[in-house]
Amino acid sequence: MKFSTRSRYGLRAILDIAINGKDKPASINAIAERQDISEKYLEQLMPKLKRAGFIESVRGTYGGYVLAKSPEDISVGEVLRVLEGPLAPVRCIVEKEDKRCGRWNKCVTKFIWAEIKDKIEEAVDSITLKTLVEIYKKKDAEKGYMYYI
Amino acid sequence: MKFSTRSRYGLRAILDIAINGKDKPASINAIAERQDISEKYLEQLMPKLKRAGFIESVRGTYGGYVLAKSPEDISVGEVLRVLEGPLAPVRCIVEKEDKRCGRWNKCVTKFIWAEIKDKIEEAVDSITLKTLVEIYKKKDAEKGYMYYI
DNA sequence: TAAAATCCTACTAAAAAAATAGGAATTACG
DNA sequence: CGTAATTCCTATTTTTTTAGTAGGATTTTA
Repeated sequence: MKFSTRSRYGLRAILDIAINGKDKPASINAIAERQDISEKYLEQLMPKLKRAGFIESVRGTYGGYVLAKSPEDISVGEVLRVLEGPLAPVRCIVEKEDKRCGRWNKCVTKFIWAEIKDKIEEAVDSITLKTLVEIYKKKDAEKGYMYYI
Repeated sequence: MKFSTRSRYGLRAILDIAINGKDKPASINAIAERQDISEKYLEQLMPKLKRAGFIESVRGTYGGYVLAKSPEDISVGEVLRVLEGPLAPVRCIVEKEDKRCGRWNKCVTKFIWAEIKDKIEEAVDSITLKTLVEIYKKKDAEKGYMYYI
């Protein structure tokens, strides 16, 4: 019941872009260095975020990534779903009828799984990148040192 | 971000014991058959539930497992924690200070992880085996067929 | 034309999860 | 007493998933 590094890295990467990619695009190289993530691994996450419409890429020298929407229009939930798949604690509650297991109709535990899913979504869908950037800036000012992500 | 089969099987097993282990102990063999779980795999989960004080074992012929507490005193959350470990979506938020990563002090994403953890716990700690058994019985009566778990 | 970047996709390594295996100890019952 | 049914213990293997690495093609700026 853990998020993979894929999700953790990906979320930090897009937050990094939200913060550092405003004037000029943020390159994989720069993000990887700031976030201490393997460059090549990060490189594989970016297309997911791009295809989902969160970021745009700029190729060539001085290229990199910028947000494709404003931070308040990107929720943490959306990002995590793209990186991790549906935020359900078990597969069956998000699968189509024909792929459910034979005990579905008679299953009691499914009610718990569904409730957990709802709660998780409550948490992640109510917070956007904007909120996180604001926390970042506030802490930054308070403490007088660069805040990472 | 999925529960392992360990957790799913284990929860179903203890529910099975709550329902079927009232008159006589429920044996691994019988639970495995009802729940369609590998007997040998299940065998490895039971000691965890036993050590945690949820069930008691009866050895020998006609042996098996019975609940060690009443169902209303066993929450789903407790059971899942025993089987799965802390219900945190990332490790760092439940680790001791000295095991945290170097960016802890400056981390923004930790606030989300903590919130997700709280929400998950809200869901699982508020429901006990008693509730699930009641759902089971209600459905059972309604529909006129044995309900599994 | 050279350097810095994204893009694409295949491969490998490591870790975790799931399942299997086999025998020791305990107990009820004929 | 002996046998069958059971828990108990722990090691091994298999499978799946995750994480990381590699290398070259394409694009763009200066």
